[in-house]
Amino acid sequence: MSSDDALEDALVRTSFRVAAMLTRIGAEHDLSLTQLRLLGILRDRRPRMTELAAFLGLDKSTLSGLVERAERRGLVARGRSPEDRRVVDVSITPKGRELAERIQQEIRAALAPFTSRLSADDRHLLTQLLDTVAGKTPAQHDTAP
Amino acid sequence: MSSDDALEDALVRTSFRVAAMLTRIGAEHDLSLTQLRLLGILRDRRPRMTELAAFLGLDKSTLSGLVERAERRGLVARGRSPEDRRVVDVSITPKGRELAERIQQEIRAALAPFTSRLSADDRHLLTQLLDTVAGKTPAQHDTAP
DNA sequence: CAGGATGGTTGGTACTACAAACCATGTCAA
DNA sequence: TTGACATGGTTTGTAGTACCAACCATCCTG
Repeated sequence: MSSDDALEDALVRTSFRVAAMLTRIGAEHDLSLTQLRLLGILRDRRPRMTELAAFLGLDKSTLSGLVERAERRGLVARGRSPEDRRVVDVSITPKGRELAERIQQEIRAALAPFTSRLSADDRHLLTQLLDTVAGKTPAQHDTAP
Repeated sequence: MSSDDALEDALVRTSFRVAAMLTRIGAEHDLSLTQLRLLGILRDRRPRMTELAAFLGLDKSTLSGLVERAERRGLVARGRSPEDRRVVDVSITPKGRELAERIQQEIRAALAPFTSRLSADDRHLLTQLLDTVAGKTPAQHDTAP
């Protein structure tokens, strides 16, 4: 009720829109949304399977298959830790990194037509607001009255 | 590159976040994200299978199964048009509508902790900005097309 | 060392999604 | 009017996603 829900609805609509875009771009490279995220995460991390599952919010058993398929395509590599021989850490290969970077560019390019509807100031503002909502910005040094 | 990409990245991050939330809430009612959307669409429409497929961006063959499972749970109903007997139109049942509305409330409630990090003014502003990006609002200060 | 905890994989099930093949119905043109 | 084509959905087959429960292997503690 009330216009308070408008923001929630706008967030949901936006999310579906962006997700559809990501799904399409992923599909053009034979990647599911999850595999897209997998590569994105591995771009600046080298986690073990369990950490990866936590990042993605998936069961560890799901990860086995996910990583297995990505590995088969030469996008990621599995390595066993010498310290703890139970641990499997996952890293991105050069080929995987290249693909991830290309896709990131495509995503930005695909979103640009939409974001460019805003002025530079508004783009900056929107970024800040989204970061605040996400809790990225601790508290937003806002113009609080 | 540069900080211009920050907005694209923020949109993507936000989308994943919201999608994760929707997936969780759906799972609590044994609904996939797609089924959630299905119910959402049917809340104010009564489309035929092909239209539904277009709305969801899915192949029509996917819809058969999707609707079939939802129908088996009593959430939607299929009806054949008397004019064109090839056409199958899909409608939401009272039970389905009730569930859809409950879930919508849950979604709003789940997002509230995040959106409430903003002031009322900022919430309003963010809504406007998102609507503009989505092309819902023609331009910041709308007028004739 | 025994027992338990931790890290991953395997096996089983259900769902999602697509493409191709397939009926049934509708439409149009000769 | 009828044959050819178009349209609307379903079926079938395959691959991937995702979960749970059961399972090995390795580590850690008492």
